[in-house]
Formats: sequence, C-alpha cells, structure tokens
Amino acid sequence: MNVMEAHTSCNEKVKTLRADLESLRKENETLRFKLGVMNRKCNILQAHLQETKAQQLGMIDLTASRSNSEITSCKRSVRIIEQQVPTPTKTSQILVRTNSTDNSQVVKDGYQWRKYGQKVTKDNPSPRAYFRCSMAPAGCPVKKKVQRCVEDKSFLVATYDGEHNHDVNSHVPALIRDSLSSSDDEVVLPKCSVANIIYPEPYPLENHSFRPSIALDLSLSGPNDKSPRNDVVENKLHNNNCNDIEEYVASLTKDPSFTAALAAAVARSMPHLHAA
DNA sequence: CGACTTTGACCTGCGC
DNA sequence: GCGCAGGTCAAAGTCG
Repeated sequence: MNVMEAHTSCNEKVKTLRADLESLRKENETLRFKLGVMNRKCNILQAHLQETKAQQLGMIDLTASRSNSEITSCKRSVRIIEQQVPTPTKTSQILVRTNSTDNSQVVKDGYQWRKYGQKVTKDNPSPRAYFRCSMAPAGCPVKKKVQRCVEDKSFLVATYDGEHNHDVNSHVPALIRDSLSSSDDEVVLPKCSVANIIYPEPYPLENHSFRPSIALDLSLSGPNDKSPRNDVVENKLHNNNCNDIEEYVASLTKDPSFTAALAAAVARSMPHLHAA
C-alpha cells in the first residue's frame, strides 16, 4: 500500500514537473522572441546614435580661431566618422505605432498619399502598400512603402523614397492637420537617412520611466524643413532618447524578475551548461 | 461624378 | 535563358 502511495505521489510530481517544464518552455520561447526583437532594435539604435554623433561632429566650426593642429584633428575625426557612417541617401524609414486592432496602413505624416499598389512580400506575411505623394500639382517624386512590422504587428514600417519638391503646410487640408494633432499614431519623421526610427515597446511600461516613442505635431514641419524650431525639437529628441535609453537599460538590469528570467532563458538555451 | 482604393496582370532586375 | 520577387500599371469597384 505504501508502495502504491509512493507511486501515485511520484506520478503527481512528474505531472507537476512536466507542467512546469511546459510553462517554462513557453516562457523561454517568449523571451527568445523578445530578445531577438531587442537585439535588432539595439543594432538600429546604435546606428542612429553613430549618425547623430557624426552630425554633431560635422557641425564643429572649423573656421573658428583654433590652432592648425586642432583643426586637422577635428577634420580627421570627422573623416573617420564619415567612413563609419553610411552616406546619407534619399531613402528613410520610420516606425509608427498604431492601434493593433487597426488594419489600415495609413501613416499620418502630414503629406497626402495615393495608394497605387499592394504586394505580399516573402519576408513578411503582411502586405506591403505602395503610395505616391499626391500633394504637389506638378507631381511629387516621393514614394512611400508601408508594411506592418513582422515582429510587432501593432507597428507600421514606412519607407520613404525621394524628396518632396513642395512644402507640407501649403497643401495639407485643415481636416488632415486637425486629425494629425489628435492622432493616436506616434511618428518620428526621418531626418536624413535610413534608420531614423521610433521603436515599438512590446513590454509593459508601467514600471519604466523610459518611453522611447515621442508624439510630434507633424503639421508644423515636414521632413525637409530645417527651421530652427525643428532643430530644437530634434536635438531635444536625440538627447532625451540617449538619456532615456540608458535609463531604460539601467532599470531593466536592476529588475530582478527580468534578469532572472533572462538568465533562465539563456541557461535553458545552452543544454551543455544544463548537463554540467 | 470625381477621387480614391483594390487587385490581378505586367514589367524589371537579379541570382542561378 | 529561366524563375522568382519586388515594384508598377490600369481597369474595375467603392465611396462621399
């Protein structure tokens, strides 16, 4: 009888352990996915940071009263950075937070777009929509591709191609301007090249002061607008982002539940360590 | 009725 | 040259 009881108890333990194992496996999958997303975001952020630094260095006034050696040193630094950072192109990308239940691919960026095609691409199950700028009467060469983010479907990836040959303000109807300022979407417009991106935040934010997405009133300036106001906003944005990212990373590393879960996931992904 | 969207067909570039 | 994938066209449909 004792043997029977022991056997039953053993079976129950096995069941519990299996259930635990299954839930841990699921957790592992989730964490791996999140880790992958974070990794990708980190890479893009680093590229963005490098670009910002290059721009700041490029703004150094080389004609100011400095010694020749200082000037040469500055020029050399700028050249080194220029080699590291890809040459700015007329292509840029932004990420737009949308309502996850909203299936539309409309990115409210202040310009008027006409959809001329849609295609399902190989690397993303969500269809890619093709838009042309329809604001300039003579025809604007700018094109835009919009596709849902493959990792987080609540975000739209908008790729801009070309430069607007007109101003955003002169053609935006009042209705669109109004809808922009009240929009739920959060957008950061491209500054000059690829990887000017606002990041989706797939994790709960309640406990973190860092919230990387910043809503801008886009009706006041276009992506090519180099007004002082725009520069102030951009500088503020970059400084805030850099500080906030550090804050965010610090808060994540201080979070015992996050580090424990991460450690567990890493340990589980290395069977040889498990066995040892 | 005009502007806009949808969607299948077609074009083009690229790798093999 | 062929096949594939991304990009564009244009006719039909939809909406205000």
